[in-house]
Amino acid sequence: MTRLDTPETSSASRKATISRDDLIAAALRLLGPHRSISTLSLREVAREADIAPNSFYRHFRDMDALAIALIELGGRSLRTIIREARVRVRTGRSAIRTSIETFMEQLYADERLLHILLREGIVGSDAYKAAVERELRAFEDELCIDLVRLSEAAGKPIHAPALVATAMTRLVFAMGATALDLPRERHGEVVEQLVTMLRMIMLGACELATQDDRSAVS
Amino acid sequence: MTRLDTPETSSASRKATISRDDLIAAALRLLGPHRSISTLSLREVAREADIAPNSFYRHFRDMDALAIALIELGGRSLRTIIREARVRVRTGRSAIRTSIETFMEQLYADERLLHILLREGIVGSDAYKAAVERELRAFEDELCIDLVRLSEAAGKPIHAPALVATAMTRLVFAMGATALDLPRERHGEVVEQLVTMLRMIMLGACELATQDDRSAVS
DNA sequence: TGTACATCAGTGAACGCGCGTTCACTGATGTAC
DNA sequence: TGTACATCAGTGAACGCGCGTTCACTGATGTAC
Repeated sequence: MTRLDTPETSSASRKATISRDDLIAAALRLLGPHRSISTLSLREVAREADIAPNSFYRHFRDMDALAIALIELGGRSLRTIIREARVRVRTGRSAIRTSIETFMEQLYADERLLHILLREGIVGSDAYKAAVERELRAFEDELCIDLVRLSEAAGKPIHAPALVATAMTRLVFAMGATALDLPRERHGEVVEQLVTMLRMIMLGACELATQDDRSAVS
Repeated sequence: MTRLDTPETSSASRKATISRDDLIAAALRLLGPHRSISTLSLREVAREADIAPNSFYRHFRDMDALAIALIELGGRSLRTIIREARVRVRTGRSAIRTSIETFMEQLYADERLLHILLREGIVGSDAYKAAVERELRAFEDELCIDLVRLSEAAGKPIHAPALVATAMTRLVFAMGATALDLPRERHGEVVEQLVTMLRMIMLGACELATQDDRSAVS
């Protein structure tokens, strides 16, 4: 991801060759909190990566190909969250709070990969949207599995766990998107708000499950 | 909003003069489900409105001015929802289901004004985002008032109603955004999902309130 | 080890395009007298 | 009613710019003999 970390074999007379990853890194540097991929120009990325515009084509067929690569990186970042959260939960802390904290950390991590999912899922082309939707669904599936496991462990059944997973994911993403525009010292507030929100959803889902039970028995 | 509905006084020898509203209508026609305002070009809007590019400046200082006007229209559309929902709820139907149905109707209404809020809140410039955030907060405030009124009427206290209003609003918007890409016959599913999600939040909020009570008493 | 050669990531120049913005203009409309 | 005039929404032409894409090229690297 960083440039110049390979010694370029030996002779430095010629310009160091550039890799796909260098182009991706350049694009990430340009994608601030407000810009969507579709507003990046090929020439701009090439300029940032310090190559001639036409050299871009040596690595990607066009900007769309770069965009898909970026979105997939975003998905990988998402999967990191749930893995991290699983590890941390095993230490005995609250699952909800831990997951949200991990999410916010990733959201503000240097690479800003989650921003990409946030934006392109709403504003991207059909292909981008589909790619983002794929990543989100994969995340929701994992989360759903954890929810079921958790509720079984606690002995409390849960109503429509897949729906709960979707609601939680989408809500966290939506709140995360607005949190991005807040100063850093207010992240704590957002975390607290999200924790409460997800607790409500969780409680409500359990409550609905007991109502299911009652009507099934009667 | 429609063109040519004013008879243009009398002589038709000269091209009919065009109004701010005509430009807004032209922009709305161009803003399909995928395009954000910032990808509209001034020349494109002018072309759609059938005027010379430079004539645009007679009506708006620049494209940003047009964008702000569009976002405000979106806000007006939002306020319509809550007003409509209030009227319908008075007829005795479920508040949650009614509100969501109204929202979805507005989402798919011809002018597509809600799309604009959905997109520009995430991908717009700082000014656009701030404008959207303003409209959303206004909506949440109204919703919060309704929630409190409702819970008092039912005799069930509710925990952190402002937070509940925010969670509901953001979740509905997020789910609405993805629903936009679904075929029309699947709207029903999304409505059902949203109804269940909001019921969970509502139930959870009541449950938290009783927990508050208990700890306050003890 | 030395030589000939294929490969391929890099390059500079050029193309046609749509863009935002400016300029000086035109001519219908409404108003003052 | 008729005339002179100010207003102002419209216009065509032109500008310089950054864009994506193409072309024929260069020259370092690795390979075959």
